[in-house]
Amino acid sequence: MTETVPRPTLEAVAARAGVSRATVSRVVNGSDGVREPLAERVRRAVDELGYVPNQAARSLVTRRHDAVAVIVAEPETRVFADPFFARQLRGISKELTAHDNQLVLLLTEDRDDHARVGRYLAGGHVDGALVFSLHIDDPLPGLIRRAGLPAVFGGRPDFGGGRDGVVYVDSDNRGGARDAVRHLLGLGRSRIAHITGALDQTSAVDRLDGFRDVRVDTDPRLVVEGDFTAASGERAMRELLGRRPDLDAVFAANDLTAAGALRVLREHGRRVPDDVAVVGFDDMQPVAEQTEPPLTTVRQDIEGMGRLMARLLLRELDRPATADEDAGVTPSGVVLPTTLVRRASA
Amino acid sequence: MTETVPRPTLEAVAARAGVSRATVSRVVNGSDGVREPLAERVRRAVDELGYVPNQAARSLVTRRHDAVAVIVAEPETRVFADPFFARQLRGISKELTAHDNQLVLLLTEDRDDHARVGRYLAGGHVDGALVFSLHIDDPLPGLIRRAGLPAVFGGRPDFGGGRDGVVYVDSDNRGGARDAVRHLLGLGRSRIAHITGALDQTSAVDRLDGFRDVRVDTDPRLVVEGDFTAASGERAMRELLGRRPDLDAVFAANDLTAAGALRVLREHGRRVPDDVAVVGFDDMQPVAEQTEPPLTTVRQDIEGMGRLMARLLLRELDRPATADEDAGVTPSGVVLPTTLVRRASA
DNA sequence: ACCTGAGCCGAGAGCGCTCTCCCGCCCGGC
DNA sequence: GCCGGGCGGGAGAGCGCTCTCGGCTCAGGT
Repeated sequence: MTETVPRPTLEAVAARAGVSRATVSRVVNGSDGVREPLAERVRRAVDELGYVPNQAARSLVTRRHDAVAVIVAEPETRVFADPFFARQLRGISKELTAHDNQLVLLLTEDRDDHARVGRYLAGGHVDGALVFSLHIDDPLPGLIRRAGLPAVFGGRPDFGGGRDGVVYVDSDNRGGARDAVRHLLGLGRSRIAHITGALDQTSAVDRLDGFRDVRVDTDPRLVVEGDFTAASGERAMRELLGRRPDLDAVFAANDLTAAGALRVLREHGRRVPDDVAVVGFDDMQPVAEQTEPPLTTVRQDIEGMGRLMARLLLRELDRPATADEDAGVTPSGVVLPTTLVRRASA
Repeated sequence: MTETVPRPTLEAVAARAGVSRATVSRVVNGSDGVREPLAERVRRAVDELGYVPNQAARSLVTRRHDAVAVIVAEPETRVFADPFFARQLRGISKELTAHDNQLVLLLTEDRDDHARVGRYLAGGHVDGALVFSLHIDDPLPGLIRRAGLPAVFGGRPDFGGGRDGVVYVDSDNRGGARDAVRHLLGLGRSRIAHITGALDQTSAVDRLDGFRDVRVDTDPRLVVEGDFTAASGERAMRELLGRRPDLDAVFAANDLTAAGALRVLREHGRRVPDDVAVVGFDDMQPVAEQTEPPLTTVRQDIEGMGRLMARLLLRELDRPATADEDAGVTPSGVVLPTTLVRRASA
């Protein structure tokens, strides 16, 4: 049924074109130094035989794989509940395939998986790694470093991003948060609450910091910790209404949380945005537009982040191995801008 | 900086253990026929040197890669708007890693990508393929067949699933749809409308068929074509309200469509479920629970589908190549059951 | 004691490619 | 007409592994 026909080898192409293997190799790899008529003959032979180089054989000698690992370390279902991940993947995929690199996906759930991932990375199957959703004290960066692989992180790692040549791409969470809160201020709101995300992730911390930047002397009762889920949004909103029934605005750490808050506000008969204005974060498609009312939120360029991560990694890979003194040419942290998207909720 | 230390080879381990390469290979690959004391010595040497086999070298001779491609052919953003995809991936990933296989992700957007994918598959980097979101007349199955790779499809292909040894895994879309409509009937509704999905996908066709199974003589005006998006749900709902203002129930082809319909119903002052009952399909997490009111819907085991696809493929790969006469042992189509999830909307 | 056979283990050939030599040819200069 | 330089192309040595094959050892049967 699926009987594999023996694929033609370099040897076969060489024989057909009446040249040596070396010459075919030169032509296939686009190196110069083969005179046109000969090259043409080789190209014809390649076509006729349908020759495709054997990547394993090539890797064996070049020590390149033209493949990078994408590691998503997410025990919770959160990442999977939002399309974030898929969007970023798409960005990465585009960039990688544009440069003829493959994407090897490594999903990890628990600590056991780390050993496996470590072994895989050390096994030299990929040239580099793209890493997401690091949590505090994650062993992953250590594993990667030990495997001697270049890596780019999605989101600022909690350990010195920027130091040690740790390269990362992040959204301007802090700036975006500031914009959101300033927008609420501009609407004349003064009793602005914040529901945070899971504070073991830098994105949540940064958003909180942004909030505080603008509301330096805020009543601590106006800040409640959440964990990026809708359920936490509901819980936090109830808490807030109990503490400060007079609040007139809420900045939620993400759209899901905002959706939860919205529901509780409706339950309590608060009109949005008239009584309470609500701003989310992420501009997560199926949620932000479907809420009642549609959510004003901070958009980040997810796909762009993915692309950029891939691009930075590829650049690193293309750098001649000798170029140690260049370290530092690669920017260690890149922060992408965010934009406020105005809808009905604020 | 990321200076790769030369990794130890089989040779090195052999030298350290004072045996031949062959013996080390036997131990590493768990083949029997090495006496215990020797095997132990080899294992120690492996540990001490931190030896990890070079996959490229191994593939070169075994012609196995222990890697499968996951191909997602989705030009539209739809797939990315829902977490479907991520869930399925997770299922696949779990199953693959449990069997030490890697997951190579191939995302395709347009026809150009097909050539690339074809080349990749033909390049013999992977042992098999898992394919999603086929549309009508998709060239992908042909490419895969030509590459001589075993494949499992996610969702029933429009060409003879079941014939030609085409293996697929699907949800029981038709049965699920029947359950949904029967549930509405059980609620005493009699003027039940259906908003279809994109009818170039078998899932949408099957759901429509399920609807018709139960509502054989339905007024054709009660069926409106949609495309699985929320926008199409809104449009279709308006259309339906115009055609049959007396309708008392809606079965939408998926949750997003249902969410759109819900919004329009609210706009028109119809109470859900009192005036109009609504049922969706998918039980897509962030949407189904967040709608107002929360959506009654048909749940499918997405992650299970992924796992099963992977399992079927792996089984196919493990089959000795000779076993042609076995063809047929592998079930050609597996249909997973769905369950109705009752929430507030119906 | 000899033969047989059943393991164990090592030697060595290759998997398909790249890349470094090195050879030979062609051309220009004197 | 001869020599030297330069460049196009071929020969061949690996890359690190697997796997066949054959030799060697040792037990058991005669």
